[in-house]
Formats: sequence, C-alpha cells, structure tokens
Amino acid sequence: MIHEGAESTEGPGATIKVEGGSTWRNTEFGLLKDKDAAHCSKAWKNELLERSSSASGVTDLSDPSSTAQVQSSSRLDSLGTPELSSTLASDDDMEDGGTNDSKSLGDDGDENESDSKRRKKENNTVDIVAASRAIREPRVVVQTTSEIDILDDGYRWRKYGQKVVKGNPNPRSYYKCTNAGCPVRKHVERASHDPKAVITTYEGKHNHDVPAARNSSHDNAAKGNGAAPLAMQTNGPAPMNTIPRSVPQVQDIVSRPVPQVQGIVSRFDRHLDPRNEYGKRAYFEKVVDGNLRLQDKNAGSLDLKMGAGMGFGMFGLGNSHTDKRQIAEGHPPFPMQIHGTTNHGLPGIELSGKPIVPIQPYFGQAKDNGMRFLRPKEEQNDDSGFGNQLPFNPTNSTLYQQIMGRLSMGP
DNA sequence: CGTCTTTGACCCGCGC
DNA sequence: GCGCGGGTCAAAGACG
Repeated sequence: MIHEGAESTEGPGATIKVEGGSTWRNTEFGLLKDKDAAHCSKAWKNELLERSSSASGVTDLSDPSSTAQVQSSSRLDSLGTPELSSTLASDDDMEDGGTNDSKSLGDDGDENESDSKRRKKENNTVDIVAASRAIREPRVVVQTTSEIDILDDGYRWRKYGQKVVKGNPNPRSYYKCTNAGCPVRKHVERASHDPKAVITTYEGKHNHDVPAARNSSHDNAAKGNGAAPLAMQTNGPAPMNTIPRSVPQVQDIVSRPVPQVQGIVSRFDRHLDPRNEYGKRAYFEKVVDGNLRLQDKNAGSLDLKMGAGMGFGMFGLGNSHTDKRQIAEGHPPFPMQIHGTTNHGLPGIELSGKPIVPIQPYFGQAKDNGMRFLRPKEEQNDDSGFGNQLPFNPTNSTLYQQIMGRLSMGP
C-alpha cells in the first residue's frame, strides 16, 4: 500500500495498536488478528508475537506503571466498549486541566521537559505529573510497512534522540512535537524481523491543532488546500487555511456519522475524482469487533482497532456535528450506513452489511507518493498540493490524528 | 538565521 | 550497590 508492488508481499498496510487493545493486522488476506496473521506472513506474525501480548491483547506498549490505565483498558475490553471510559474521560479532563496546571506551575515554557528532568526540578510536582501522565497518556502504535521511516502525521516533530534498543538492531528515533507546550512524543523504529515494518509509537495527546503551516524549510505541512482536518472542523474554531499535506483523513471517515463521512468524501472529491488516475478505490468493508476495516484491493487494507480509550466515540461518532457545508458540495452521499445502535460493543455505530463502498482512492493513491513517509532529510518536496497527493493515508497521520485528535479534543 | 538532526553523555528505573 | 537498558538532554553541525 505504500509503494505498490514493492511492499505488497509481506502484508501491506498498517496495524494500529492502542493500549489495552488487541492488535489487528490488515493483510492482503484481509483483517486478521494476531494468531491468524501467520497464515499470511510469517514475518508479520513474528513481529506481532514479539510486540504484543497475543493472549490478552494488552500490548507491551502499556505503561507498566499505568496500573489504572491497564485496568481501565481491561475493563473497557471486558465491556466490549471502546468508548472512552469515564476514567479516561476524566483523564482527558485532567489532561486539559493538567495543561493549565502545568502553566500555573510555571512550566509552560517547556512542558516537553522529560519527566526525569522535571523530577530533578520539581520534585514536589513531578511525581504527580508523571503519574498522571502515565495514566492519562494514551499510547498509540501505528505499524506500517514502508521502506521509508518517517511518516508525516501533520504535526511538527523534532528529533531529540536515537537509541538502539535491545532486541532490535534498528535504532529507535525519538521525536517531540515541536508545538510549544505540547507533550506529545513519538518514537519510530523498524521491526527487527521485518525491515519494512515501521513501528511508530505516539505518546500523549496534542493540546493543539495540526499546525496550519510551517515556516521552515523542513516544513511538512501542506500549503493550504482549504480542507482542514476533521478535528479542526469539529472541535472549534481551528484555522481552516491549511491541512497537513496528505494528512489522511481516516479521522474523518471513521469518526463521523454518515453525514460527516459524506462530507469527507465530498471534500476529497474536490481534490480527486474517483475516476481519475487515482481512481483506485478504497472501501469501507465492515466493522468487526471494533475494528473498522478499510480495504483496497490494490493497496491493502487498514484496520482500525478500537482499543481501550478508543472507539468510535472517541473518533467522533456520535458527534452530532455535521459538516453540511461539505455535504452540500454536491457529491453523492456516502452510502455507508452507520446505525445509531450499538453492536460489537461499539457505541453508536455499526456499519451495516458488508458493503464495498467506494469512498476515495485513498489507498491506491498512496502508492504514488502519498504515503507521507518521509525519509530523513527528504522530508519535504514541494508537492504541497493535493493534485498528486492523496489526502488520506491509512498508515499515517490521519489515523493518528483521529486517534489522538479525539483524545486531545475530547468527545 | 532559524530549524532540525546527530550523537555522546547523562539520568533514572529496574532487576539481580 | 551495581549494571543494564530505555529515554532524554544538549552541544555541535547541517541544511535551506
């Protein structure tokens, strides 16, 4: 799905893991849970086994210190409800409040300070901060297959470290969100068993919107296409001027009730005709046990696993906001149906039937260049427009944004 | 000149 | 207490 033809042999696509959630992998054979992945890709399986708990689905990404979170996760899973729990919801509140608190503590100058550093500086408060962070910070893993390491999720990141971790000859790179006061970090590494597998782990929630634009030469952002990320559209008066280049709008697709989805389609249609050269179709296929499965015959599939603290709720389903403006732009309604009932433990959503619904050539186009994976120092070409950009890339930003966006913005 | 990457050193938690 | 490993810092350099 990344570079068509080059990446398709080992299970193209992305695997999304969220703390407390099972790992699902989309493969050329479709949606597979860990144990089934073996039928498709030994390498993938190994990777899965290595990186996640095949039994519980609680990934190794769960912060061991985050007892509350783990428990919460378990509880959520047991309830089969990926909706943000009250616990996590309150954590969100705490998150918001925590930001303010940090500022009140005079820490707004650099909230990115490491816990250790803060420990040194603010022994009295740090533990609380660290503890609450451990509890509140979601950790989202996006596993993709690419020869390129860095995915552009629309945010600005500054690399602050690189380390070879045990068991993996490939170094892990550490990034911070460069937005002032934003605590979000991520690290990127290649799977030891599959050099094409890129594992990006996000920690924390952005307390800001996707940067509207970037000034530097390292700018990753799009230069304005008029389409703002959903989170921006639905969560307040965020600037509408730009969208990170090729930010995949999974968020839009996943998070919105039908009208929003329609709007999304419409929005994309403004940029891409489904029948044009990028006319490869991506499809919503179905929702299975909390996994929204996106499928494209040419480029693989994407499964969004709703783990603890996640879910359609957090993605915005159930959100009554409707971008009628976009809908009104004259494209056929997105035919996928999302019911207001709960099924598979998904609050407020069900994708009925198994429709193969063309939405946009997201995946297909991704192969062209839209993967938004960036090699170091090649980060930005000048393809700022969407003309050749797929505004949706299942393996990169939107996915992350939809996850983290919902977390940061709150339901 | 501002932003970002590189990279060795440092810090801290954890297990023994 | 010690060593290991993961994570972070920060100075120096690269880049446009």
